[in-house]
Amino acid sequence: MSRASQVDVAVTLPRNYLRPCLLLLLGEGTAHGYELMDQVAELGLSKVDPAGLYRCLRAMDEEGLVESRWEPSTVGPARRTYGLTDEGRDWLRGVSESLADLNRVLGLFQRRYGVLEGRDPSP
Amino acid sequence: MSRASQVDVAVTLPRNYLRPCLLLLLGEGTAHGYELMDQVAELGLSKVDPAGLYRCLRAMDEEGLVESRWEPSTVGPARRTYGLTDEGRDWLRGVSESLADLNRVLGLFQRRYGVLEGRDPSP
DNA sequence: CCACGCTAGGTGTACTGTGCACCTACGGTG
DNA sequence: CACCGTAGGTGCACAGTACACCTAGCGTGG
Repeated sequence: MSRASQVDVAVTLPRNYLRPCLLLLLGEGTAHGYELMDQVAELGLSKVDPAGLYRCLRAMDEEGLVESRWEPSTVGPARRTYGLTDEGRDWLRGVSESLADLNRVLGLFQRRYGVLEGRDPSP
Repeated sequence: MSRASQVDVAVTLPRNYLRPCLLLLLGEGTAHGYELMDQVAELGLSKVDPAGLYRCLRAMDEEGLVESRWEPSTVGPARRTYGLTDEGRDWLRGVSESLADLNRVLGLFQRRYGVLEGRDPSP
């Protein structure tokens, strides 16, 4: 890195985006943490660190959005299997709406930037 | 608030989203901070607090993404007028692409949630 | 037997962005 | 004069995140 003043400020995913992702995956079927780590990658969250994932699951467990039980494994250490609760399903529905809003806002940004760049969005 | 365990974790706008918004507005024309405060509301950022806005402008100024000059005012206190630099324009182009990625990711989430809820996304 | 690697689930901590409260200063108006 | 609106700013505390690190079970190769 030769230029120290290089701008490396990144615009990242929404805050707490991991939560809806996990809830969506758990809505599709129960799973344990280590498994979810791979699956969230398909939802845009490349490289989630395990720390955040497990902490998020724990928090949602305490809040009642998910429920968990230990399942002993014959091929390795025991695992915690998570499932979605009704409350979690409700929360997911709500957050899905606000994500849709965010999607619209970003679309607006794109269109407006397109106008600025001289590209006509509706030919 | 009767229920203390109420889940109030919100999924908000992307981190640093204020930056591209300000750069977009400055791309459309020079402005000063107080003016931008109203304009960002049109881009989905309802209630930005002045603190973050001015700090963001200052940071971008120091990074060379925007340039500023004091302009004395006859009707009130002096104001700092900001304009977009070439570097800022480059950064805006880059960040616009990553926001487009984010938009796609959110679209994917929506479709997948739609499938989960039993709604067919492509009739 | 021991070292190593993979699975699985964590803790501790520092960084960073954001939100809230608060402050200065200028000009106009009652 | 006191007060309001404009304009720009500081200080601080909180929350989410990123990074490093740890424990433990089981299987495999030397």
